[in-house]
Amino acid sequence: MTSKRADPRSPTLEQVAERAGVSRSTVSRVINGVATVDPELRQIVQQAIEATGYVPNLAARSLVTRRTDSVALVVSEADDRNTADPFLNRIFTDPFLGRITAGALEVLRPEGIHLVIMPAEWTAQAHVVRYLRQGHVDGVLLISSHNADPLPRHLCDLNIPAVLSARPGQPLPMSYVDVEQQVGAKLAAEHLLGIGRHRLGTVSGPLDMPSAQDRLNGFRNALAVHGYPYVPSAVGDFTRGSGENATRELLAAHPDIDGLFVANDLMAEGALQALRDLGRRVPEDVAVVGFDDSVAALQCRPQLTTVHQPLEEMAAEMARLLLARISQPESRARSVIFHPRLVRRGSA
Amino acid sequence: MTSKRADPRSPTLEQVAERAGVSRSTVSRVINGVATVDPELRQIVQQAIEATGYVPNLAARSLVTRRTDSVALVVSEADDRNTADPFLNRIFTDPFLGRITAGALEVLRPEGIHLVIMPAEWTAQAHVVRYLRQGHVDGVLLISSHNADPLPRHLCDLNIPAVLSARPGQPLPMSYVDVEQQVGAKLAAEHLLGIGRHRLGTVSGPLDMPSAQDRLNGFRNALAVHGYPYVPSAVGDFTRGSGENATRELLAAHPDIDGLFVANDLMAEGALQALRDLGRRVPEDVAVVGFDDSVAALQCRPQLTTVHQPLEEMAAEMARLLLARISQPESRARSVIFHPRLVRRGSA
DNA sequence: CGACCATGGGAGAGCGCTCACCGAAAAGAC
DNA sequence: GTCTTTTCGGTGAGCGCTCTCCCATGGTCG
Repeated sequence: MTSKRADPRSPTLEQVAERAGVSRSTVSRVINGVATVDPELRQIVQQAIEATGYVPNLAARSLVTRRTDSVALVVSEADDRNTADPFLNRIFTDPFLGRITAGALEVLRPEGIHLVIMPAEWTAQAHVVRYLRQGHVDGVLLISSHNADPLPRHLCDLNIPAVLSARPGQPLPMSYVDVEQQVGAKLAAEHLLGIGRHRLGTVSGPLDMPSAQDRLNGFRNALAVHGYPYVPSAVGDFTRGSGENATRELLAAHPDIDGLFVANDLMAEGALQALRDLGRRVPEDVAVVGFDDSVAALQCRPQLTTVHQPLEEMAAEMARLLLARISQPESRARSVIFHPRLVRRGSA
Repeated sequence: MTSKRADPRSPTLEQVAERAGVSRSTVSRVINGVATVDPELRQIVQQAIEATGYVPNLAARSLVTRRTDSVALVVSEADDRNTADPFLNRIFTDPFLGRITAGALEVLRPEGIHLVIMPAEWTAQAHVVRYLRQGHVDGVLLISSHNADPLPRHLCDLNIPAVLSARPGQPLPMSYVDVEQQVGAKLAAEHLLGIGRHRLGTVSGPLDMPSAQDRLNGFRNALAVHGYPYVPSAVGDFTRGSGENATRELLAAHPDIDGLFVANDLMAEGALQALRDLGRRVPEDVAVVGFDDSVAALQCRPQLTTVHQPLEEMAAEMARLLLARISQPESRARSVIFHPRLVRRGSA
């Protein structure tokens, strides 16, 4: 080896201690805010810390504390779709993720916990799981919506603290939050009936997602209660383009539809597009109700009447549940269910 | 303390070694793929690893190697805008991020390097910087576009390996990639002239971003060359809504505009919206050219003619530059500039 | 047949931190 | 004034890994 490697290593606890003329422990105490340190000494140590620009070495610390003070937001999704709208585009384009992140940060940041976001298309799950197992993070907020997603169970088996963003496909001893999907769909149904629409249809999400299932069933059940046994429907995949296609399909088969419940705002935006192309006026000819109350709802013309779900609050609750789980690994899994509400705008 | 804390700690190297009947070192060699291990022994060790479900402890390893095998994608943005479209919504809704992530993962995953995404609105920069300094990651891919963003310089001072997604506002000894923004704008200008438009206007991005500046200047310069000394313009902030407003504003002041260059696709989508509301047909009355060639370009009606920038490749190159920087911290900063090209679709 | 060199495996010293424990000094009780 | 209690700082043993030595073994060559 030619050179001894300059290696301007960042200062260590030891060096700060030496400079301040105290022991490692005292510096450690100051850094970790232990109260039993003489104010004067604490002052001196603080100065030494600032002078050296000391930052605790995470690896050394977490080797003993077994904590990293960071959690991952893992977005798990199937990636076997058409390549036209690749996985990463889909998740990063959906307003969903931003709201979840915002809500989670709201509770994590004040606790000094860092949040890192990791996309986890199914083909890359092993990679992500390795990351999680290595102990980079203390726990995970898991966005996973497909029944067949193996990740929730996997994390459970691995005993990695995790909280789900929705009821899991199969029962699992894992905390989750959710919104009353069926109630939301019922709100939409009754609103459409309430404004005098009687030939209703719906565009649902992928039927391998519990949330999509619930919204579809909720809509159907509500209508059944009001005497409408049959509800035409088409299936999308929660993307804008799929909403457009599904709407076209639905109106081709049922041209007389005058009210449409679309299972999320992104698809509803596509639906509006399709209806415009077909020459139908919204809401005059066809009233449209979306789901989510995302920013997309405001960007449409007309703006979307939609079912609001409090995603930020839900994410904040996820974060709280996760922190609880991390500090008490043996505590029971819990679920917290939120209430949707209808937001009236121009489209219905 | 009531219980002794069950603590089902994950197995350690030591335990695997014991089970395999070898020493720590040998197991370590197997795990790190050192060649000088007897195939038979290696086999035995592998089995022990699988049997115990052993996963190396990151903290312990990186304490000695000073590597974490993960890098951060930090998205730095001003957060002092209108709260109507909050920071996190903005970045996660822009198709930009998904493409960057995809491109970066393309080169990082094969290297076994993990990518974590961190939003860093300016008010939370200290928090993110702490994360980076603690050594959670080996380096950072930094998305930062405002001149006034202090983060690039900060990381530079801190000696944290980083690569920028665009030319920095002030010169900095830091690698970056970029696209020839001016050339892209020129492509747009010449295309509009080429299809017979002569009363051109432009909607620019925020003028405190080099990229927005470059696109505006590139457009103006190109037109100047062709004898058009004055180009009306309005300023947006790269969001869809701002594009809509800016377009309205621009057309109010210059109702005779027949060709429009909008500095990104998202704003162009808003422009289309505005033009539709104003009763102008696209492209008959007003031709519109965007910039980016994002998925948004395909979702518009008509689909957008736009300037393509190879974001995926650019991100991949960023990742390569970063890896180079990490393995050779003393190497010189480099810049790699990509070429834009025009993609013709329906809008112009 | 002894000296030599590969080759493969083990021992041991840390990496930088925390935390339980200990000891010295200051404060209070009698 | 002595003895106990309290307060507060220091000591040292690891956390689980990697990596540099160094030693044992066996093959090769003079």
